[in-house]
Amino acid sequence: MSLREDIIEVSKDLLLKEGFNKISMRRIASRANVTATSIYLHFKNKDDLLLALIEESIKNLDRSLMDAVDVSKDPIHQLEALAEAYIWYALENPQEYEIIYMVRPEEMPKYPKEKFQEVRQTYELLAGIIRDGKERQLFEVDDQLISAYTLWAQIHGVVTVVLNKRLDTRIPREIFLNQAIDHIIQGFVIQKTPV
Amino acid sequence: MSLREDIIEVSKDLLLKEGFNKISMRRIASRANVTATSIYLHFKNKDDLLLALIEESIKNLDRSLMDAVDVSKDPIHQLEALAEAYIWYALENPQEYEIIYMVRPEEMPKYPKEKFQEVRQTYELLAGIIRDGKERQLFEVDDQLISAYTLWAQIHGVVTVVLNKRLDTRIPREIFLNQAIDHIIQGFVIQKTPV
DNA sequence: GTGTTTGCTTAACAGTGTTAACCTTGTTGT
DNA sequence: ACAACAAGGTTAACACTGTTAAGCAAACAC
Repeated sequence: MSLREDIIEVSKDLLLKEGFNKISMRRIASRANVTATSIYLHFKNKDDLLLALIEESIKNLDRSLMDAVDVSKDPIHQLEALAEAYIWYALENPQEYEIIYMVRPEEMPKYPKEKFQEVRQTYELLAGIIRDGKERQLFEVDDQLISAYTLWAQIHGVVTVVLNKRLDTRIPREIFLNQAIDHIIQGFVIQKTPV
Repeated sequence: MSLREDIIEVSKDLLLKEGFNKISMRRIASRANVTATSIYLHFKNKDDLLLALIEESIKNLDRSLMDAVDVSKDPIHQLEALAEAYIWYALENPQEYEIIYMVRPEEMPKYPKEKFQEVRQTYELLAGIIRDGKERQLFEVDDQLISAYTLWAQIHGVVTVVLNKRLDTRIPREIFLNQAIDHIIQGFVIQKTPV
């Protein structure tokens, strides 16, 4: 195994077991049995290393989402399954999820766009489901790509609130999540029977 | 002015003008014409200082929201006004907004609950609007407090995506935000005329 | 006037990301 | 075969970081 892969592996392990603020160049290096400066032979700087970790996390998340979709079902249930899979992944792998959003915005524009190609694939999948639902007159949406981003942003918000422990202690987590998913999907659905 | 207030003022200024990662104890101290250790006479540690900043930001955000609500209007427009005010505040004061969510989750439980009382006030306002809309048969919601949190979480998600520059470059910011607000509120509204 | 508290200081510790300079190896060009 | 070079690592150092311990001077208490 190359040192580069070794470093990534060690970093992931460190992130998982010790948390984000324990990831230092020297700590990573020592676990990989090299010195900190060696990392700079394989990564431009710490952000660059973190971006590699982010890439891995995004890949895993994407895999989870892809697996969750059952194309034989109707778009509404597909959306529900996606939303649940997303939330499930985030809550089961908090560190891996959080690191995706940990890199400060100022650093983001430097991140090469090609790397996001895979992410876009998932968006296209999501946009596809939405377009399908639109054609079947189940969803009322304008632009399906924008809707895909809107949907994801809302789910991300819900996840963040739970992960960051900002939820009111009076509200049980599961009830909140279920109701949130309901609301989010409801925002797209054409209601057939007005109450 | 007391040194404590001075420190907070300097920190806010530093955060605003130089950004989050430039806030160091020594830098703050030097701008307040004291040494770094003096800060520890007024704050337990750096997190404690940041929490004071968060408090201030939350207060400002709350004020903006309170001012945005026109109780004479119907609940739907009140929600729209709130959502717009929230997003507006976040985009106009990115650093002040981001710092609210910057403190790592592990540190959150230590934060005294009384401090969140003011925040809860805003939630109660939001919950009140939702209850009002429910009574007028405009909204279809279960528990209004949960709905309030759901609503806020969704908006927060939308804001985060924009602030963190995670939005697809093909999508114009304003269109995204407007459509997101529409969707979010639509999730609560009972649609009278099925298309 | 001695004792104590208040508000600050200096010095130091242990850690951070990052760079420059160096030292082995193995590979390549002639 | 020998010089030149590149790969992949090292040590030492710089300029920071948050935080603690010890000390010092002025103000106040009795």
